[in-house]
Amino acid sequence: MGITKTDLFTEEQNAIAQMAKVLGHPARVAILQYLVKSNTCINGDLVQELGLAQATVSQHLRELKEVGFIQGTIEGVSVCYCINPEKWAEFSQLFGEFFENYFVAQKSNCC
Amino acid sequence: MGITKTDLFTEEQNAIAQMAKVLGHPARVAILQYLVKSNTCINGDLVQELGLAQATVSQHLRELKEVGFIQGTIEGVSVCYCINPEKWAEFSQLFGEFFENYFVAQKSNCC
DNA sequence: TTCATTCATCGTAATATTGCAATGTAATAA
DNA sequence: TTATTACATTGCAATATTACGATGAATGAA
Repeated sequence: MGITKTDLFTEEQNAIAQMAKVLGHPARVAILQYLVKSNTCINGDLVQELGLAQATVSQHLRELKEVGFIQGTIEGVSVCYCINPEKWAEFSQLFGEFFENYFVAQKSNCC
Repeated sequence: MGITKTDLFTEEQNAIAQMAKVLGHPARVAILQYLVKSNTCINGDLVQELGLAQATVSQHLRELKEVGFIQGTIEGVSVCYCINPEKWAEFSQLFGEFFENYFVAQKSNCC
């Protein structure tokens, strides 16, 4: 079928999956790392940096924006992108807790 | 096209993306959370727990196993799955650093 | 106004993912 | 041996993703 059965899972599980899915492409990871380093950038910078077509970069930026990782503001003829601090903190915590739960609960090791 | 151009990105970026991609489905998140809670489980447990067909669960388990999140050992007629502690720690750190880099580098806020 | 720049969106081709029924395989039970 | 149980694998249909050329919209410059 190709369609994910989100109704079978908790909101948290779907939220984690949605975020992870967006991180699940190296171009989007690269965009975020570039933004962390440079604070802001415009689409054109990333086209140079990544070596992907402008339309492709624009599409990745949209996905990052849709889940909230980044925000963009129109600045004259270009669009200035940067990381959304609140969302970044929220995602960081969500992932952090997800991984941490294992270390907290860790019991006898495996089968 | 439909094929990711991994050669454009660093090994770290591809590694993060690969891990994130596997976490990018709520069923796989649910499986990991279930394993964190119960320490071990077999395929049949998850079919009950998730409400997906046996073949589908098996496929998700394979993906989790391929990147190293979990390991499975044959135990008589069934297969016992559990979290791979080393990989879990590795992934936890990789994600942790990815998010932490922002808090360390944080400058003037955005555009 | 006209042109150039910057970016988003549309349309499309290639490929990947999701989900399941059907079937295959291996181990144990009868 | 035959049957059963527990999974994996195969094959397929539906859908999603990736990438890009072409085009559209908005801004600023000439």
